[in-house]
Amino acid sequence: MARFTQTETRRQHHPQQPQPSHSSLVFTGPGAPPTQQPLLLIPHQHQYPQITFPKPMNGSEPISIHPESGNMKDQDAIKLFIGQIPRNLEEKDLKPLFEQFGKIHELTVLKDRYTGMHKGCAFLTYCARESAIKAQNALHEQKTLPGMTRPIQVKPADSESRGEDRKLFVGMLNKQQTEEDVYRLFEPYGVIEECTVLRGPDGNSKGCAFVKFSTHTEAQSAISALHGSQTMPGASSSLVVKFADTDKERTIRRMQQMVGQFGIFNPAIALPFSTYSSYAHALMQQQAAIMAASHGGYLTPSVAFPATQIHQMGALNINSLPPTPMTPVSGLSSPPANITTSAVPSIVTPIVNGFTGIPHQPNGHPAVETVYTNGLPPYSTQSPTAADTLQQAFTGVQQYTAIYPATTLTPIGQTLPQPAQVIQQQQQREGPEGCNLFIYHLPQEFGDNELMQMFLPFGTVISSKVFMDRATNQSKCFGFVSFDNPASAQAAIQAMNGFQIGMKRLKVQLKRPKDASRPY
DNA sequence: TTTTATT
Repeated sequence: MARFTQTETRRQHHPQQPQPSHSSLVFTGPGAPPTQQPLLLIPHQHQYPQITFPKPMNGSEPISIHPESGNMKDQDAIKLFIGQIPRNLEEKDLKPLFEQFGKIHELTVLKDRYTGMHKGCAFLTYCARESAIKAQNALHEQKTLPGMTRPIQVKPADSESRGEDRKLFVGMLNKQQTEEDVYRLFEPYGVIEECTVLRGPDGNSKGCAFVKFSTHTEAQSAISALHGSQTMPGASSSLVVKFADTDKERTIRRMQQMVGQFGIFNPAIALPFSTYSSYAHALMQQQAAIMAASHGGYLTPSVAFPATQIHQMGALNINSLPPTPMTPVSGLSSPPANITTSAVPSIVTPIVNGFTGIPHQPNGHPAVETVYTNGLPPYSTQSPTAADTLQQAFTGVQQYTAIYPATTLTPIGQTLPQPAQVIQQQQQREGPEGCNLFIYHLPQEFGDNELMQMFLPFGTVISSKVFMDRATNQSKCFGFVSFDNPASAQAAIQAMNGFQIGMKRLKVQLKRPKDASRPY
């Protein structure tokens, strides 16, 4: 059994900053960390639990030979995840740091697949399993690389463990409770590999923690025994013990938070289209509902949709988007256009493109079309879901808002130069019966393109048309959208009919067939 | 009351 002591340390490397105090568990055991201190590293006083490496289930792992070194790795080699890497360090810079623990089989810095942006983390596989263990013991949470505020992470990559859910979120803790307190609470139910109390920048507990057990079963037994079992002094309700959010759930949670803030921090989106954020919110809720359905109802009932609607929302799958081969744009030399085309898939585009004046592609197509080809992760082995798309979209929006602060965004009404005539010339095409929608109560500002973007998330839009008053050249606030299949049209009706924009609610219904409207 | 990232 692990032994631990409580320590208090203060960070040394930002003398001018507020000095957060930090408490952490110190585990001691047979695998005591070596005391090497490479030059590159800032000594760090944290000590965290040593993690037990899972042994491979069998010896069937393929032997791989690295092209550069030509050296073999152990069959039981461990792929390590390296975190908290400064973004200016590349493989060659990191190599010396890790080489001291053994021969490296492969080292890969992770980059964003659209922008090439350094993600601040890497994968590392040593030829020898033992090297990985040594590196983790020596480095994990032990040192902080220059410019980083948190210590380096060196631990088995997620891919190394059988992906079982064994990490718990613990909520409604008392803010005074430390890692040790939490550890003591959960210890009876199994082997704890990680125990972290979440803290704000000032080092104060957020009243919640993560606890990772070595198996799913242990984690489940802790839930059964502890969830709701007691109320911590000062906490507003009883202890919460549940499996931690998956990445996708986290992404959706963050998007919802961000959308909630959009109207506040982004004047371009705040007025008069603040409802666009609720549009985005509606889309996210659909995603949440789809996920709730596919994950056995993990999310709160408040975002759940009736089963029939969930079925129809399946049309949100990116597979239903039209294939439009275009050359991907890469690099950051002209960020708004590039980020739009390369990193912001269709679902979020209504927010970004509709309100920030991002230029359309010079070919007259809205920039969003590029997404159809780029939105598919090349490594994906299964059909990407709309949630995947959302995740990508969110990344894009984050990057966009990071690079272009809200104050620099083009306000609504000020349009950037764009080949408007070319866009207008989209020919009006009807889809098959049951695929054509009539939309009424559109915002005055909506043109064909905005209309199309609003309905793209539901499928392939083969045409969109807002009717204009010939005399004034103003929108008549109604239009038509045609999909290539009835399911998309139905999904759009379900999601968008009655959708509130400003003081109005959209009316979305099937267009009456021509012969029905003009009987004779 | 859900972290700092996982090809």
